[in-house]
Formats: sequence, structure tokens, C-alpha cells
Amino acid sequence: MLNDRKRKILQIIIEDYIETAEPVGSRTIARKHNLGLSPATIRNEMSDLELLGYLEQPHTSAGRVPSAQAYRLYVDSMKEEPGVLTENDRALINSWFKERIRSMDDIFKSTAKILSRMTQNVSLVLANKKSTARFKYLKFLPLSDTQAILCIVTDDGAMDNGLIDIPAGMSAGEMDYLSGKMSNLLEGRQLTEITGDLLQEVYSAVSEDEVMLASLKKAIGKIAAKNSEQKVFLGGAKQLLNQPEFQDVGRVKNLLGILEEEKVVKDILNAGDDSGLKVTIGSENKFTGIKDCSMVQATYRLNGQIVGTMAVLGPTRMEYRKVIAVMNYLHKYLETILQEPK
Amino acid sequence: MLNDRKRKILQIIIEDYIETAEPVGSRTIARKHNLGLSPATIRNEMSDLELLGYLEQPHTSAGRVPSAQAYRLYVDSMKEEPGVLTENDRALINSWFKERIRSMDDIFKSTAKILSRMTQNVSLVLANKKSTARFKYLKFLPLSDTQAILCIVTDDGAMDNGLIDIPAGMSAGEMDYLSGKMSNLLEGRQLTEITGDLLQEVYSAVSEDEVMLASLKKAIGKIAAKNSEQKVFLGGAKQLLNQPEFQDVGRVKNLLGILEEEKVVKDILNAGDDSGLKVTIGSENKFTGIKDCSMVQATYRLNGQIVGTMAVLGPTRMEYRKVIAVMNYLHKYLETILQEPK
DNA sequence: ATTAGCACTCACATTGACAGAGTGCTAATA
DNA sequence: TATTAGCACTCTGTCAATGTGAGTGCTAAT
Repeated sequence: MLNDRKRKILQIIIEDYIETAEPVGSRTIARKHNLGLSPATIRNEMSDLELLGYLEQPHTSAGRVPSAQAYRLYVDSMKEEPGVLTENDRALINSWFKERIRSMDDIFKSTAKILSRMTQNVSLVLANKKSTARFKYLKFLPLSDTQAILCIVTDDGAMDNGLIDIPAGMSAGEMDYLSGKMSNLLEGRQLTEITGDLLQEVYSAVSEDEVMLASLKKAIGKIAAKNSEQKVFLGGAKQLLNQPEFQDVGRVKNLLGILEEEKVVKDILNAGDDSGLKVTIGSENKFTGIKDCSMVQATYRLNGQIVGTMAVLGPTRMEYRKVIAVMNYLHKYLETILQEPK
Repeated sequence: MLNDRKRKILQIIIEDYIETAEPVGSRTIARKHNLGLSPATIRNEMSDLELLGYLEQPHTSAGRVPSAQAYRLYVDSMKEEPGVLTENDRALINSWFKERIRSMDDIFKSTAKILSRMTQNVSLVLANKKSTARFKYLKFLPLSDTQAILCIVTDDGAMDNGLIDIPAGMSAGEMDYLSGKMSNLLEGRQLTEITGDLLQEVYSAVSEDEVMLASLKKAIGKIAAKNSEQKVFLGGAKQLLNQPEFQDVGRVKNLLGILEEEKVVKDILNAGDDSGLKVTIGSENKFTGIKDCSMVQATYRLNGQIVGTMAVLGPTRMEYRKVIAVMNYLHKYLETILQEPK
């Protein structure tokens, strides 16, 4: 469809525009790149490219600007030769992570930070906690005469707890007996499975106290909810202001408003649960408010399970090559980190 | 020091400027407020006020703008008649909280949101988790042949856990014995007290396994660290852009940069651990980067313990009256909410 | 003590001229 | 037939000149 020369010129325009944020003119191209072509020829080609929908003109007698369609082509053709990070950048990432990972949360926080730092754009990281951990056993730890702590241990070694009411005067022995029985009956179930009905069934097989049942239900519900919680980490909102397209305060306000709504951010990130890297350009985005932005998004998994999603959000004029390279590297890096049990 | 008329005029200027963000001129004052004074007289008074340091002139032949000193006076004189929220606003706050409080975190999140909504400024909320809870008992829950879960229960009913290594083949009975002994020896201690030395001492009284001791140390350290963690909640960064003083992108960038550095925000909020409400105006702020802003800050407590700090940060031209009213109300409201155990 | 009047200052908006960068078209050229 | 030189034209951004409006300070009159 596009001959080599057109393709070459288009690429030059895109990369030039990405770099300078200024409409690119024929003369500039001829001067900067040694194509052996006069500005006039280039003009003709550009005219064609505009007709084909790859270029746009902000106004007569301005240079030209790549269209969403052009970026699409650019990004797609990049898939074959993805571009690599410099040794320097990789070292930076490695050392950054080495220094500050203490908890799971730190991993996500660092990811957000690095993404925004290296790409000069906003980063969004969604930590998925939709756990598929299976129930292993539960235990009651006495607290006072009428209260105890419910501990739930899952097969991935995590545990959680909640406060429950117990019949006054229940002995430690009784509690152990109860928990042992229940553990046997519930072992291997998904945590989310242990809802009202199943719990009721199991419980009534071993005890009759209604108060305790009710508080057990409540506590387990809370734990299950917490375990399927999704957490959002943002980074680099301020980088936005370095981008010329966000010199307009209205636009910044718009985007900041979106980023502040945690629910919206979650929706955006959850939408892209595809495999691998996904680039959405301009109006390809389905969410109002970011239709004039581009987003590069990747989902990372552990043993097939989705652990989280990371994304870079910025103007359509984005350094796709660099962004994709960073994401690819981070992606691989994180999967190895997550492999080691923390 | 200031006679009544000067005081009155100064107040008018301050409130007018807070409302319009435009330098206030003598003629405007005469027109808007029925003082029975001609512009010329007002001009003379304004001239005096400028000499006294209460007013500033952006340039000759512009109106005048209140100085930090003027705001100081304004805020101080407000202490006597603090200003109250409208019934409407109070209802708004009440219903907001009623709807979304499920966990402790929700309280802080909501606080941040409301503060920024109602004041049109950035809000910062610091949740203090510097717990003074005392150790109650610990328990080991077997996980595998070489690992167990350490549960630590404190006297406030909270509990925490961590993974530890155990000597291969340790029986449940042995674990119970060990935990019982240690619990007895440690009961009543502050969590942070149980550092290396004390733990070592207690542990060596009951067992000799070095591997287990090491991993115990690590796990308890982690738990103690987590319990003294402080969490920051922000709200309304986008409101900033509605303020005329933040039409300048550079200034926004500056402030956003600060807000993104969690550590800096913590420092700022921790600095004001005074009692009650604290207003810092302009250069009264000790932190570079917000020296051209004002901050209203309140610390809330529960049984004398500091639970958190909330603050509103904005331009020196801030609706102090409203902000203070909101903070006062929230402050009281939160203390009653926090009273009820969650 | 207050005020009317006046000269003066400064920011800001408007206008017009002009340079710079770019385009499209046509005719000449390889 | 593809390329290019040349030219007229268009649009933006900048700069200087100018006028307007809001405000001040001072002086003299009330």
C-alpha cells in the first residue's frame, strides 16, 4: 500500500514530531535527513500521505502532523524490531528495585515510579489481589471472654484475620476442637467460595451458637473482600506538565480529574486484560477523557494468574519506542522477581 | 495598634481579594461597601496600611493586595468567632461519611476527599499508625515441615503475622509449648521494645535453634515497622488548577512534585503535631516549595493518642474562614466516629 | 479630618507591519 | 515520466505604537 519512500518519509515525520512537538515541514526534512530529494518532491509525497489519512495539517502553511492512523502503522511495524533499552537504563532499573523492595506494595510503587521516570509520562499500576488461594485451615485465638481472633491460613502461605464473637466462657479446648473440625471440612476450597451457605452447612455440623456464626460470616466476608481488592498506584502526574500538549491548563485538569477517580482508573486498567503488550492510540481509547491520549499497557502474570497491569498514559505524540522497550523489560524483570517467593 | 476604621478597611480588602483574586482599589471599596467614605479617604488609609506592612502593591497604580502579615491578623482575629458551617454543608459531610465508611482507611480517604471538595484546595491526610499497643501473646501456626506462621496478638485486639522458619520436624506440641513460654515472658511489652536483645534473651530461655531465632527477629521487626507506618492520603490536586494563582504551569509542577514525594508530605504533616488548629501562612512554612502557600492543619486524637493529621494546602489567598470551619467540624465529627470501636 | 480634582503611572488590549516557515502550482529539466 | 526550481500565497508569531481603564499621590478647598 505504501511504497518504501512514503514509508520512510512518514517515519521521519513521526519521529521528528515525537521529538520536537512541532509540525514538520518539507524543507526541514530535506535539510535534516539526507534523502537525496528536494523539498518539492517531499511535499508531493506528503500531500499523498495526507490524502491517505496519515498526515494532518493544523492549518494551511503549517507543517504536517502524524494522524492516529500514522501512529498505529508506526507502532505495528515496530512489533518486529521492538527496540531495546540501553545498558544504562537497564542497570538503573535493576538497582532501583534492588534497593527498595521490601514488600509486595513496594514492587508496585517502584514500578509506577520507574515507568513515569523513564518515559516522562503518567504511569498507572494496578495490583490485582484477586487471589485464587485455597483455604488451608483456620484457628481461633482467644482474646477475651467473649471475643476471639479468627485466623485463616491459605495454601500460598498467606494468612488473614478478623475479630469474632464467641459464646461467653468457651474454653480454649473447645475452640481448638471447633477449628479443627471446620478446617477439615473446608480445606481446599476457594476463599470466595466460603460464603454464607457453605459456611452455614459446615458450621452447623459442629456447633449451634448463632452469634458466633453471624460474626464468623461477617469476618470471613471481610477477609474475602480484602483479598480480592485491587489497588492502584500512580506515578509522575507532574511529568505531564513537561509535555507541550499539556501546557493548556484545561487539559491537565481534565486528566488529573480522571486520575483522581480511583474507580475510573481501575476500569481503564481492567479493560485491557489482553495478553502481552497493548497500545491504544487516541480515539481507540474507549474512555471519555483519554480519547486524546495514548496508552501502552501490559499485564503481568504469575503461573498464568494475572498479578497486575501496568500502563503508561500520555499524549498521542509519545515516545512509543522507548515506552515499549521499558515496558517489555520491566515486564520480564517483574515476572522473575515475582517468581521468587517473598 | 490599628484603629477600628483601618481594621475594617483591611478586612474588606482581605475578603474582597480572597473572593476575586484581583488587587483591590480604593474606588472599588467605596462603591461596593457603604462606608460613608470617599475613595480619597480610603486611599489615605490604605497608604497607611501599606506603611504598616499589611498591604502590598503589585505595581504602582494597581490596587493593593494583603500581605502575609494581614492574613495573620485576619486569621488570629477569627479565633474568637470561628465561623460555622451551613446546615447544608454539615448534612453533606454526615451523609458522605455514613455512606462509605467500612474500614479505617475509608475514613481517611473520605476525609481527604471532603476536605478538598469543600475547600477547593489540596488536602493532605496523614494516618498515624504509631501504635502503642502492647504485646499480648504469640502463637505459631504450622504451615509446612520447615515453616510456620507467627501470629502476634496485641491488647487492642489487633493481630499481625509473618512467616518464620522452624527446625525441621518440630511438632505442634513443641510449638505450643514454645509460644506459651515466650508469650508469658513478653506480655505487656511495647511492640517496638521487642527488638533483638530482649527477644534474644527470652528466646534463649526456651530454645536454642539459631535459624528460628533469626527468622523470628526478622518477622517481628517487620511487624513492628508496619505498625508504626504512616500512610498518606491526598485529595483534590486538580482543584489547584481552578485557582488563578496556579494558572502558571511552573507553579503547579512545583507543588505536584512535592505532593508526589510521600516522604516530604509526611515531613510536612508531622511537623505540625501541635494541639488544635494551626494555620501557617506563606513564608511561615518551613518547607521550601510551599513557602508561597498557606496551610491549615489539625491533629486529631483518640484518648490523647495522635491518630492522624489533616491539612488543607492552597494559595495564601485562601478562604480561611470556610476552611477553618470545615476543619473544626470534621475534627469534632471524626473524634466521635473514632470513639466507637470499628 | 475629609474630600474633590488633577496629573501621573502602569498593565493590558488592539492594531498594523513584517519576518519566517510552509504550501501548492506551474513550467522547466534530466 | 519523475523530479525540481521558482513563485505567489497563506498563516502564525513577534514587535512596536497607541489608546484605554483603573488606580495612585498630592494639593487645595471644604
